[in-house]
Amino acid sequence: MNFGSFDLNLLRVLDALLETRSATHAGQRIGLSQPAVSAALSRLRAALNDPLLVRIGPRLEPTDYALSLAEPLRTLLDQTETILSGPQRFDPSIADDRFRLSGSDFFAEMLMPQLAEKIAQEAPGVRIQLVDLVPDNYAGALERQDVDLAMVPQMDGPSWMEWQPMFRARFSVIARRGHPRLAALPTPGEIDIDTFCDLSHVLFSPEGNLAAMADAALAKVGRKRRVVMTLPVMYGVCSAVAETDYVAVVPEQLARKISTKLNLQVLPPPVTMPEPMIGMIWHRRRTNAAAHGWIRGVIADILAPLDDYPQVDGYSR
DNA sequence: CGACTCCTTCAATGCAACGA
DNA sequence: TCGTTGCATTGAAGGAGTCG
Repeated sequence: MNFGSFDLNLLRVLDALLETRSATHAGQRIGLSQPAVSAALSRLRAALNDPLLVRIGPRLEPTDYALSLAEPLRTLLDQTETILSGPQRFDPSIADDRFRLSGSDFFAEMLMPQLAEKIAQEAPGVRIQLVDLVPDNYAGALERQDVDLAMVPQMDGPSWMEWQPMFRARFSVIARRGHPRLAALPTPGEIDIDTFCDLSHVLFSPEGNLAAMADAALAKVGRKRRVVMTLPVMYGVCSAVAETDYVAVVPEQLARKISTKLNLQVLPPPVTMPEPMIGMIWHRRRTNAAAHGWIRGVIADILAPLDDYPQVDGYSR
């Protein structure tokens, strides 16, 4: 392979082909016609001395060699895009960007009201969308550019994924005020593990799982609880608890914010719970984009105080 | 089996870069 | 300026696989 005469434009074609597995869709993606993509693939095959993509049924399937190129090629193109983007300026007062954020409805309560105020004051042309996604899809959604960033617990991800920690999530038990079982407890404002395990629980779970971190924490001390209902939204969990004798384990910051409105009591959990770090993830290709940096900064500023919530004292009955 | 989709290949043509 | 080269386009034909 003669690098000196190799057309680097072909790398864009190969990247698009590896992404779409289709000459037609690759062409649409990079602004070429399907025959042009096909011709480019022919030149790639000749230059690299490998079939690269072979037709199997209705699709083009990459060879092992082509697959081995996919990740470094994407990295190379991302870096090139960053270099060519250069230093940019972002003026929120005249910006008309749209930012798509992914996260649970925790952020609808804890972020969006303040974010809306900030946007209205400083960036009136900017639009924000909070979309919910199941956790398995975060990386895919970022890679496909379906969303600009996601707010999630710390997680492993592909090498292109950037991570910025924001706050530790602490957990509390919530129950309605006047809950008969809790009112009968000897120490007001505290729930013992026997009562905790004996009550019926509502669980936040977008995927419909019947177990979560609290169940793992209980299992460590040889106990288990009974989850009788799961809901895909945290506010729904809180509402269900407010109108029943169910209890739930939810992020303390959320519990405190809505406890007065929903007439809930907030109690420390009777078992040691993990405190996962919550942060932002995004695709590396956006790291140096001025607009993206701006929205990351705004979000981080709004959510930073969540790390300062009192840990043990101050629970309300 | 026919309709359909998608890829490959070819022909004709246009355009831009390059060198004489 | 003009011819050459390379790559793009459109349009068409044909092969291969899927689906009803």
